[in-house]
Amino acid sequence: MDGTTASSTQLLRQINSGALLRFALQEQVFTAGEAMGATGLTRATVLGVCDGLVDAGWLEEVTDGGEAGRAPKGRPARRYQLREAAGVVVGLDAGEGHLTTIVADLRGRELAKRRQSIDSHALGRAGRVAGAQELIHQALADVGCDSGDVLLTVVGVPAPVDADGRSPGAGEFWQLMNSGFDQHLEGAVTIENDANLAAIAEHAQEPSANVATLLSGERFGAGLIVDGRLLRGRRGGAGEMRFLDILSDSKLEPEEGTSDGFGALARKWARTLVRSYEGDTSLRRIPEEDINAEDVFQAAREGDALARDIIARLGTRLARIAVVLSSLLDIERVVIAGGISRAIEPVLEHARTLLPANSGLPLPDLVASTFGAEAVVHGAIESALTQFRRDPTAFLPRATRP
Amino acid sequence: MDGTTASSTQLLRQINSGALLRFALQEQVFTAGEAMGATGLTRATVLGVCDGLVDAGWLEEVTDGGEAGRAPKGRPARRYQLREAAGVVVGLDAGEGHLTTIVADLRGRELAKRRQSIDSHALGRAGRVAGAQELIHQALADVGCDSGDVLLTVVGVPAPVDADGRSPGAGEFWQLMNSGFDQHLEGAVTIENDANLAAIAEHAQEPSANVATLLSGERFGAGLIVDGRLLRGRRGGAGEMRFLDILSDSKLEPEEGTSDGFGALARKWARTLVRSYEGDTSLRRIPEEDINAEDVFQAAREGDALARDIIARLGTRLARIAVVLSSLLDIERVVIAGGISRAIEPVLEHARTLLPANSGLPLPDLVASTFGAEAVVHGAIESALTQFRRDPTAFLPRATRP
DNA sequence: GACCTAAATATAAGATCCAAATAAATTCCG
DNA sequence: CGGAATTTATTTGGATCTTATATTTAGGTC
Repeated sequence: MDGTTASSTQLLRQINSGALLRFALQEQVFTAGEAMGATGLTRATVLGVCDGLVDAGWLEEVTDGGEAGRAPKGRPARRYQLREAAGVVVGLDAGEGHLTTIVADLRGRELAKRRQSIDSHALGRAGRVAGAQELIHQALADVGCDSGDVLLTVVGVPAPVDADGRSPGAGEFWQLMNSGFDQHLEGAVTIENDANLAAIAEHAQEPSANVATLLSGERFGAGLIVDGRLLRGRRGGAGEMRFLDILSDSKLEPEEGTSDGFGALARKWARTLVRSYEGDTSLRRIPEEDINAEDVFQAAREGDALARDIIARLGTRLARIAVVLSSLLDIERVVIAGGISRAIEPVLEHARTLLPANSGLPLPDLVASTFGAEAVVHGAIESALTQFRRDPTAFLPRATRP
Repeated sequence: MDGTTASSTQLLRQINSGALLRFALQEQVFTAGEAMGATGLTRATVLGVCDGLVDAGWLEEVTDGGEAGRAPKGRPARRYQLREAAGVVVGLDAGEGHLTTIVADLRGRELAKRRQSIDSHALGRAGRVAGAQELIHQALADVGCDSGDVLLTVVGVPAPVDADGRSPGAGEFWQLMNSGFDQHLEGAVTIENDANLAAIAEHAQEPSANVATLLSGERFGAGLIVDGRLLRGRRGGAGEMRFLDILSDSKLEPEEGTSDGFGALARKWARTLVRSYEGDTSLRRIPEEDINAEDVFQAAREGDALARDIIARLGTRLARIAVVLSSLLDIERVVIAGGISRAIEPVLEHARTLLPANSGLPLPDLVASTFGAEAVVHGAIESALTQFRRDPTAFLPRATRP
């Protein structure tokens, strides 16, 4: 009656239900015969399990005559499909300056997307949460859903996040970013570091057991996947890149700005160097305080020497990161993600020339993400789907009959 | 009849058997009532499963009257215990210059230990394997066992090892060290990197979800445990420390000797510096070619300035490693293992003074292993036990009746 | 020896799965 | 149109395993 404590005799049924549901997530519409092949169960058992899943609201039987491509002989098979109304998952990229949300069905198909700029420092924690609620509500409304349809929400924040979804107490910025979404969003809520979500997105798009994803626009964070698993660390600090400047300067004290991303670095370096640079540079035509990263990349494309020098510096920095990751963690692939990934290719090219070619140690591939600015939110969806697939029966579908 | 393909109906029994067996591994002798509490099953079920495990040879019923501390009322409970003769596990540290093996029972109690020096380069791969076979046979004979009693053997080698037990093809040294033990030892055989095994040993002794273990005598390797899991990397290369010299010299080409451990470094530096050093040093009393690491540590204890300087250099190196590991992987604890761990304390002390105290980032503890030179072989045993506990029913016990 | 207690057994019932037999639905073909 | 042929659904019986309940058993205590 209480359903929470699965007695040992029901365990088997639960295992089989989960397996069948996972199979259903991969198929559009399937027959008992196909499920038999996938699960190794008998036809009678499969049909029994399907019955249960239909009752529970996970599956629905397909009755319309669309039998395209069916075997022309014999009794027609009963066909099932995942019930669309069973629920949706929500991904949210809760960045410092914007919110992006995607609503997806349980197969991962994007149903709605909304994006909005915010001023986190003006809004505060509560304001960020309220903004997220509002944006998600809008996106749900776009597809005719409401909060009750959300099985699972995954939120990415630009702060280290431990396994319980909390950020280390030290930094006020981190507490602001990790705004307590889990208290105010519907369904099960998971908070995760944004770079980690970007890594999950890249990993899903091109599986590789050992890949690092550098989320590198304004701030710098890495999502590390080793042996196919995301690294977290006790306080969620895995993937911090502070060590770079610490080590290279041969001292152990961290210095200012070590968590700057490529975008921020390009801007800062340009503003500084444009003054001391002796040659001619098109960057001087821009007021110093208005120079931004895109200007630098643009100038480099046009052959500007100073801009190219900055690109080369970024490339050197990336090469050193790649060497450390490949050496210490046997990383095979380094992905640059975030909005800057669309322009990053020149940096990658320079970095590739710096990697030691014949040192015996395998070199990581350096590639740009194809997600652009949406890597985090896509990773959030992917993470939600992974959680759901791991144990579908832990969630309850939106009921068939009210 | 074939037993290999567990039909779905038998799955439940297998799950329960595994759970009960895991429980039995923790208890000396237990009653059905105790097992009921641990597994959540009914008495009848527990007794049924125990019956099966006795038949299979995993358990035996205890009949002697030793009822110390039993409840004085009611019908005496039947008592069971793990059958000692069910089998043993073997750990082997197959180092470059020595072999160490431990035979342990399924609870992890050490039954026999043997150690032997070898000349790997003279013996070759086949010779190493033969030596290991011989040594293990001796250790088994010490406790009245033979090869057939071995359920599982774990071998640690000083080379990167991938998930399939193979080392990258490049290095001839690695191929020599990873000598093909899995082909010639009894029972299931797992090959693992030695530093990884040392990490497993440290992790078992003092559980901490994020700990790095530096196996640092002659060669330098790290076993990394993050989020409670050992990192491997595709080619088993996780934990390589080459990046250190690469980064600090602000160039990307690796240089000679970067894989030297603290012992080797102390020796090399001492032999080099004793010539150029201007002050007085007791190390000059030793012929230059005979200076070894112990001499340096000894001289430092006696206050020798040059030796202390070398200790300080080692400490600096360690501090830099610690900062990188703590920053990049959120490592909480760094353990120095291997024979050198007994003398390493002064290096740790110096390293601790170098760690930035107020940088906001949590500092890792620096500690010396208490296993001395036996960390690897203890880790091998621990790894074997972990594998066994994960799925005991995957192994077959030594039969009750022949 | 009567009585108490906790555990072991015995018994019945429920859940689950499988294998085989049976029934149904559809196409093919004469 | 009606009967194979075919494929699937359903039913049935049996086996395994777990649970729940009742009964027996083995010790102790008074």
